[in-house]
Amino acid sequence: MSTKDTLLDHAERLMRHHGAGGASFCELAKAAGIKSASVHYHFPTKDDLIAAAIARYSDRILSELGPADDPTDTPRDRISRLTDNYVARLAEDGAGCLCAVLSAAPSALGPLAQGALHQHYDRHIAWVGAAIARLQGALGLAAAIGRPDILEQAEADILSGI
Amino acid sequence: MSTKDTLLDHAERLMRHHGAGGASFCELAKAAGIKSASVHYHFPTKDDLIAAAIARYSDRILSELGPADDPTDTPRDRISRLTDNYVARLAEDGAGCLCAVLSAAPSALGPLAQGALHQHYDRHIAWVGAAIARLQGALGLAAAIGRPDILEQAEADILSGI
DNA sequence: TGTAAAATACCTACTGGTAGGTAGGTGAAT
DNA sequence: ATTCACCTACCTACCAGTAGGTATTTTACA
Repeated sequence: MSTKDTLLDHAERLMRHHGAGGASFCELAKAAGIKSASVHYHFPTKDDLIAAAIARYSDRILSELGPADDPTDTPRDRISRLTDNYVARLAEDGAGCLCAVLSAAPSALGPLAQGALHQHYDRHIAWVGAAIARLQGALGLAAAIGRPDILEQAEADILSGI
Repeated sequence: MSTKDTLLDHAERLMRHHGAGGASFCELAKAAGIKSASVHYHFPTKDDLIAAAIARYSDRILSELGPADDPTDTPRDRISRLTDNYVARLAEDGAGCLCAVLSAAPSALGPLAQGALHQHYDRHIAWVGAAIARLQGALGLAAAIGRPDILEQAEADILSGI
């Protein structure tokens, strides 16, 4: 795996747990085994770094969710995949969705990161429509208070309404 | 109004817009017209400050929502009050709920702030039960992408299910 | 009631740490 | 010869927090 991807991996994990400020160039460098100045070779500014992390995350999530217009699955299937995705992440390391964390205080981000975030939500909303609003929130709450069961309850609520 | 309350007002506003890191002692002092060292007189550490902001916010919200067991209102009334509260704040200055912002990355907070946050959610959940999960999330999303209409749609969805 | 102690609410000046970012250099691969 | 991927060394800015001082107000007591 390339150094760039390693850096993004660590940035994503750190940011999901500690917010945008958690992924400092220094911390990132330590985690990747290089010097902090070298991180700037791959990502000139912090805005570049965060925007790249968001873009990669967004692409991966959308890819994991599969095509939104596959006629062989139902809306129910799609929302199940979305929820399973969140639940798995939350159960794995106790932190929520990268974009949910970063969007808590969008104005703390640079223009590139804000753009990447906006683009992600545009794509995501197109994917599952209004249901995302509820799931996204359930995730935030469940992560905050350490209760994944709330998230699963939200899924059940939503599925029962479809 | 006391200096302490002024400081909390500014801390709350700054944190709602820029996250926990947005309310620096320096920025707070400037806003309140005192020196940064004097802020430490009112709040010894940052953890104290954030915890106090959360506690005051939580008390105010709960107070604005009124008693949860008032027999003269319906669950529908209560949830309307909750949503109106959020919508008003979002429409006013484009930022969401303080606790929603801070709970995006709870591990970035100190022990006092985490405790205050947990306590707030315990109280809040007791108030409206599972519905909070959906509303809380709708707020975060709506704030992130600047679409208050999503929040109002979520309210309509929830009300139609009661 | 006068006075002394003490608490209140600030101040100046400072520290150590960490942050993002830059300048310029090095060795290896293309 | 140039590009790549890193390095050392450094800079400025900002951050939370501390030490110790000062003027004002409040309280306690003789």
